Amino acid sequence: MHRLGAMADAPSSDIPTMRYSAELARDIELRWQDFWQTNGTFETPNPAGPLADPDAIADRGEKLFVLDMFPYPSGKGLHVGHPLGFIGTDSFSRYMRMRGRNVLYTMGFDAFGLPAEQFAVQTGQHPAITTNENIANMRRQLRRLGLSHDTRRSVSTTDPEYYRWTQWIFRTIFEAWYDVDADRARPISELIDEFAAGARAAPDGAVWSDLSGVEQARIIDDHRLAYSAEAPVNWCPGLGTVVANEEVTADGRSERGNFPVFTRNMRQWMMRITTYADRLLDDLELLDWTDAIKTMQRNWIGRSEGATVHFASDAGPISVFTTRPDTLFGVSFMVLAPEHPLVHELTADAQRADVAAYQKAAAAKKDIDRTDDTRDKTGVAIGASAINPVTGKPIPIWIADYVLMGYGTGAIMAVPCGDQRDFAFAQTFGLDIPAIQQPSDAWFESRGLAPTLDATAWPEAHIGDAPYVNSANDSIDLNGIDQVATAVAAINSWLEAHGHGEATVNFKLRDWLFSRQRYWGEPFPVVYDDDGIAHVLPEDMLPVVLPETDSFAPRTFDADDADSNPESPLDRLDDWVHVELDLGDGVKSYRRDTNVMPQWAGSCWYEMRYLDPTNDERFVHPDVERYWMGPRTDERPDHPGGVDLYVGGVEHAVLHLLYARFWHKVLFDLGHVSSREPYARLFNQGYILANAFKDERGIYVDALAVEQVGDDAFTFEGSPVTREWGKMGKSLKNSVSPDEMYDAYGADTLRLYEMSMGPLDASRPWETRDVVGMYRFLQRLWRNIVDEDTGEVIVTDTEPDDETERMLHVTIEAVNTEMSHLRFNTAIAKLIELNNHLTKLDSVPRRVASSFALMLAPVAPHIAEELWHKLGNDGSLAHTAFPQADPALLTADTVEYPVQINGKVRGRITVATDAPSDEVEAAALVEPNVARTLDGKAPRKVIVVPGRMVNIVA
RNA sequence: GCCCGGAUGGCGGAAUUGGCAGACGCGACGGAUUCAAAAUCCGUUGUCCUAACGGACGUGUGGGUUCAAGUCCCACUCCGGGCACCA
Repeated sequence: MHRLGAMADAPSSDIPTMRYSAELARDIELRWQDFWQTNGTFETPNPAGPLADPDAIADRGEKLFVLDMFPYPSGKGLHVGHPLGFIGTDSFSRYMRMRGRNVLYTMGFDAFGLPAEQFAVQTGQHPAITTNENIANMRRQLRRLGLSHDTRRSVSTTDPEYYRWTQWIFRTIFEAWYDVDADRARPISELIDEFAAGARAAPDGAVWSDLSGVEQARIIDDHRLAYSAEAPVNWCPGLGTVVANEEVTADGRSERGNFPVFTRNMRQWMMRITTYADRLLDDLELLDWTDAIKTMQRNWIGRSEGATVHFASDAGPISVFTTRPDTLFGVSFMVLAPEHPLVHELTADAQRADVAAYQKAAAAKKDIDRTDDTRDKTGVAIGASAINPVTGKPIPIWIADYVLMGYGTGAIMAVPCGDQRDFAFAQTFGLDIPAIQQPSDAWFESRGLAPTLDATAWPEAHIGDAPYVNSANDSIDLNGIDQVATAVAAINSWLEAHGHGEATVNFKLRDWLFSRQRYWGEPFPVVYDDDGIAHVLPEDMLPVVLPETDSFAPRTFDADDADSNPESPLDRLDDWVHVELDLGDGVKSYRRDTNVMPQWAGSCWYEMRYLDPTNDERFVHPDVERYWMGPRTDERPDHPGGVDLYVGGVEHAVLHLLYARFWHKVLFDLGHVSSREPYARLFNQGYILANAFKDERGIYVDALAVEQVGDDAFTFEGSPVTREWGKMGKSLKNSVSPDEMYDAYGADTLRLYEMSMGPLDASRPWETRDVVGMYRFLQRLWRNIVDEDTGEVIVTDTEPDDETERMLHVTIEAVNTEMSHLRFNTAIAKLIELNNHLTKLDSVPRRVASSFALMLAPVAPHIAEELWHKLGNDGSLAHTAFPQADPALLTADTVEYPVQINGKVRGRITVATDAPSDEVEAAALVEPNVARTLDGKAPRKVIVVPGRMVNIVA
């Protein structure tokens, strides 16, 4: 028995009991996490509302709102790639708190969406149960990381007390219209008043008071910022729901599930985001975002300036949008999209069969085929013509699938000499290619061609500035002009003066399709009366709670069945759909809207609910919003307001970030928020990548079980596998869970490793074997301050020597600079350098150890708290002032200069820091190796850069 | 095709306004400790030449500006991301 006991103890008996091991780290970390929670260390006071604490606000410094893109609470659990951004924001929040800022930092959950619903469909368990279990699990995993969240402020988009306000915002948007003259949204009641008072003319010359209630309602509905309309939408039979443009991939499939998407006309809810196109574009200038994201948003909004031109035809005027109205004299045919509404009326009887066949073929084509610009041009003449307004001559009308119904007017004027697509089309079908610009001789020369105005001989269209020819009629003459911009201005005034068109701005951005035929989303707070008029429910009837059911699945169809129709799960709940309500004019029966909102709805405004999460009177108290998000005009006069730092992945460049800006601007226009933009500064963190391995069949194998057998050779269970890079995840079988890291090293080591791998905005490969480096750093630090056998501190109360003192202050200075700029990798390197220096000392002075603990706290908070405590301090260091360097201690008495000859270092000299340049020069010239290399020759020139280096030109 | 990024040792990455290229970490090599191993600690580590002192070369490629270039300019190659028949 004694022997067995001794043997059991043997393996650990050599290791000192108070060494910084994974077990000790775990003990320290769990203890401090409890301490923070018990003491409300990270609870942040508000200036007003339920969380108001004006005294605490007065005690703290300037506010700082730090925000992560909130996660979807997946049931699969976290891998080490997920929390990269969270560790960054936490370290920054902790640092800024120690710099005296009043930091708001918390995390909620974006919990509506497909995975929970699909899980519910498979198991019959209500998605709310699954979601809440997943949230609880994720909270536990994130807590173990030691994130300094104000947990009182956490929200979930699926909580009725949260989506009550999502519905309230929908209601607010529904009850608003865009006043183009004022260039802002206004309450719809003001529009009704203007119609009623005659201040605004009703459409089609109608007299407002003569219209019936239904007629009035329809006119009003046409102005609402949220409206339901019959419109071309993206129908995805495989998912059983419609999806937004932004959720369709370039090859015409659904982002979720990768099913084919078909364009169909259906009645759906839309948001009039297009009214904000110019402001969404212009206000990008005010944002501290990367150019990459701004460019993506600009491309998505797709503003282009040009003109609308009307061409007369037998079916009335056909309008086209063009960015090059200056080329109107070169128009030799017109092309309509196959779906253009005038095609049917214009088509000559002889062409009907061909046109119908082409239309059918185009409709059946997937978008990927239709938008492949390398494909040969196809099209059919419809046997009709239109009149070119500048020449008065008839031009043939064709249909072709390179013209898209969804952009501009769905019709183009074709200028083959000035547009490559039109040029290719004209060549394919032998159409005229009149030249209207004289390209330069150089243009012809580079194409191996003698200058000619016979454009059929050109190898391609000419695009850009060149003198105009053949471009005059009785009332306009462009000939001789050589700038496109000049010609555009001239022709635009002519078009307007003669009623043939007008200058126009066109956008690629479409209105936002806002309804989905699913279960697990926010119900619309909308009912329909017997006339089919939509009524939004009053505030006091919110929330409209998602009804209970045990049938969560929308009806899905064969993925290629374009003719199927959506059937929402809520449609089936008759008891819920049919309601008796009093909306102010007595109890009547209504039918509920059975759509739900898209997943983006809840994330359009969540940052504001963090501000005032328990307010049951408003979505956020105005004073609270102004305090945390109001414009910081002291920083710069055009500051738009919003979150001070928003960290997340680049994948939300156009979806979430565009929708949230739109909602925020509507709320701003209507006076509900003081900020024009939700996110003043956006930082895109990189991804953690990992090796993934495929076997000979192309199947991914467990990356952890792969062995390296050569420089670039790997095997799995003895068979060769090939390596590739990918995002860490289940599908590539290369996940590493944070739990494994906690068990092996502890949370502080994991945090340090993730922050030290590289800059926060760069993607970097995960290497489990590298993690040990940060573990060793913490062990060395621990050993420098704590006796590994007794656990007692071993610091001395003597003052540090000069070198240590200077190094401490240099480190303090550098760490402050690096951490303020989110450069934790270099901040950590500086701390390691200081620690390596301390390791060489006989003992560490207490003052240095204390400063070290404070500097380490943002990135490795648990061990820092423990050391701080052991060094004799009470409570948490979370609000203790971060060390500040004494400028007088940053420089030494002497400084070492490298001495270069012709740019190559030949020696080093050490001189007094304040030595004048001529003294430095003199010292440099007598340095033995320098003198030897010069070999007695006089230098031609000597450059002394004070404090840096000496270069001798020999 | 267009628009953004990027390229530095065996690996991840450092390097204010042009001013010592390779901080810091991993790995590798050598040593200490150990019966041995793991863990831990100490040292070396861009490549090449040299016994050594020292020297040559070196930041994707080719030019240029400069006393001095990873950094600035011109031309190009490759890699990553976004957009794309948008009139």
